[in-house]
Amino acid sequence: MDVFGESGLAAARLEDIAKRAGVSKGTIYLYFPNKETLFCEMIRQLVGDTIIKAQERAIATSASAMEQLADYAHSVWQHIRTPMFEKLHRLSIGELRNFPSLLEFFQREVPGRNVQAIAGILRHGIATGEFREMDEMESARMFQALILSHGIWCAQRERNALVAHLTDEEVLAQLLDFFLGAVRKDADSRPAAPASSAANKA
Amino acid sequence: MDVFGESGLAAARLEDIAKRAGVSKGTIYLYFPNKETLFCEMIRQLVGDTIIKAQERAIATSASAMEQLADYAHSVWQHIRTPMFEKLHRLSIGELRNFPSLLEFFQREVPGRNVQAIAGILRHGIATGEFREMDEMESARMFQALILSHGIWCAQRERNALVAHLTDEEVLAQLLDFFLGAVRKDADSRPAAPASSAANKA
DNA sequence: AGCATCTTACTGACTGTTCAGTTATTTACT
DNA sequence: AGTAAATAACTGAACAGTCAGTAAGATGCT
Repeated sequence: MDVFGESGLAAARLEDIAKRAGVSKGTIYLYFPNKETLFCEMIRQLVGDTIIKAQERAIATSASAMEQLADYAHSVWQHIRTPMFEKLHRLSIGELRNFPSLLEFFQREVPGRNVQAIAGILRHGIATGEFREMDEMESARMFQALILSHGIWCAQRERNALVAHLTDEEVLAQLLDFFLGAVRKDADSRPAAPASSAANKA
Repeated sequence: MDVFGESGLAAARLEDIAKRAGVSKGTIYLYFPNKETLFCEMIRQLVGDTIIKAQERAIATSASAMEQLADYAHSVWQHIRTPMFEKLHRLSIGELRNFPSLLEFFQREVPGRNVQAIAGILRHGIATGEFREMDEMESARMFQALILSHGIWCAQRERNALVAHLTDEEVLAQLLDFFLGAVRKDADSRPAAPASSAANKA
C-alpha cells in the first residue's frame, strides 16, 4: 500500500514493492501471477481489515441515540482520517473503476456498512423520539456524504482553503452539529412527510 | 481528457491521445514539452471552462432564497453529473496530489467558488428570514459535501448500492430536502406544500 | 551419527515489450 | 523557391515478467 498508494497501479514499480516487503522481485511472482492480481489482493485484504475494525466499533445501546451518533461519528472520523483510509479511498476512486467487481465489493463493505450502522442509530432515535420521522437510510447516506467529503478535504488540508483554517476536531464537530440539526426533533414537528421526497412526479 | 480520464496520467498512451486529437504523436511535441505539461495544461484549461460555465449560472435575485438555492443546486448537479466532471474529479483525487499547485488551483476554483455562491444565497435567505441564523460558509460547505459525494456515487450507480435504486432527480431532491430541513427556519409561516418541489419545475 | 538426495524458498540477471521523446523527411502554403 | 507544420520511422530507457541457479533445511538411507 505504501507503494501503490504513492503512485497508483500503473506507476508503481514492482521492484519498489519487493524492496519495501524485504524480498526480491522474483519472490512476488511465487505468490501472485501478475501486478494487477497483487493489487487486487491487497485491496481485498485491506477492505477486510477495515471491516474487522468496523465491527469493533461497538455501540453502547444504553446511551441516548444522540450520544451513540456522536460516538460512532467520532470513531468513523478517526478511521477516515488515517493515511491508510486516504490511500484506500484514493485508489478506489482512481483505479477501482477498472476492476468493477472489486469496486462493488469496496462500496458495499465500506460506505455501505457505515450507512447501515448509522441508519440503525437513527432508527433507535426515532423510536425514542429524539429524532424526527424520516427515511433513516436516506439520512444515513447524507451523513456518510458529509463525513466522507470532509475527510477527503482534510487529508489535503493545506491545499484546500475550505478546511485549511479548521482542526480535525472542529470539522467533525461542525458536521455533527449540522447533521443533528437536520434530524433532531425540534419544538414543533414539521408537516413535511419523509415519503414526499419527490419520487412521485417521476 | 477522454484518454487521461480513462486510464490516468501514467497509463495513458500519448499515441492514443494523438489519434483521438486527429494528429500524430510528433505534433503533440510541437505544442507541449512533455506528457506531464500536456496533462497539466489540459486540467488548467478544463478548470477554466468550468469557471466560465459556473459564471453563467445566473442567480435570479428576485426569487426567494429557497428557490434560488433549488435552482442553483439543480444547475450544479447537472454539471457534476457530466462525464466531464466525473473525470476531472477522479483525476483531481488520483493524480493532482503530485502537482500541488494545480490541486490548490482546482480546489479554489471549483468547490471553492461553489461554496461561495451557496453561501451568498444562504446569506440572502438569512436576511429575508427564510433561513435560520448560521455560519453560512460552514453550511455551504456542508451542501458542497452532500452534492459532491452523491455525484460521485451516482457516477458509478450500478456499482453502488447506496444510490442504485434512485434516479438522478430523486437523489438531488433528497439532498436538497435534507439540506433545506437543516437550514430552514422552523416555526414560521412556510409554504408547506411545495417544500419538496425543487426538482420538478421543468 | 554421517552422508546423500530431495524440497522449498528465494534470488537477480536477463528478455521482450512498451512507450516517451527525437529526428529525418514529407506536405502544404505563400 | 522557401519555410512552417506535420508526420512516421526511429531510439533508448524503463520495467513487467521469466528462469536458471543458490541456499537452507528436511528426509531417508547406511
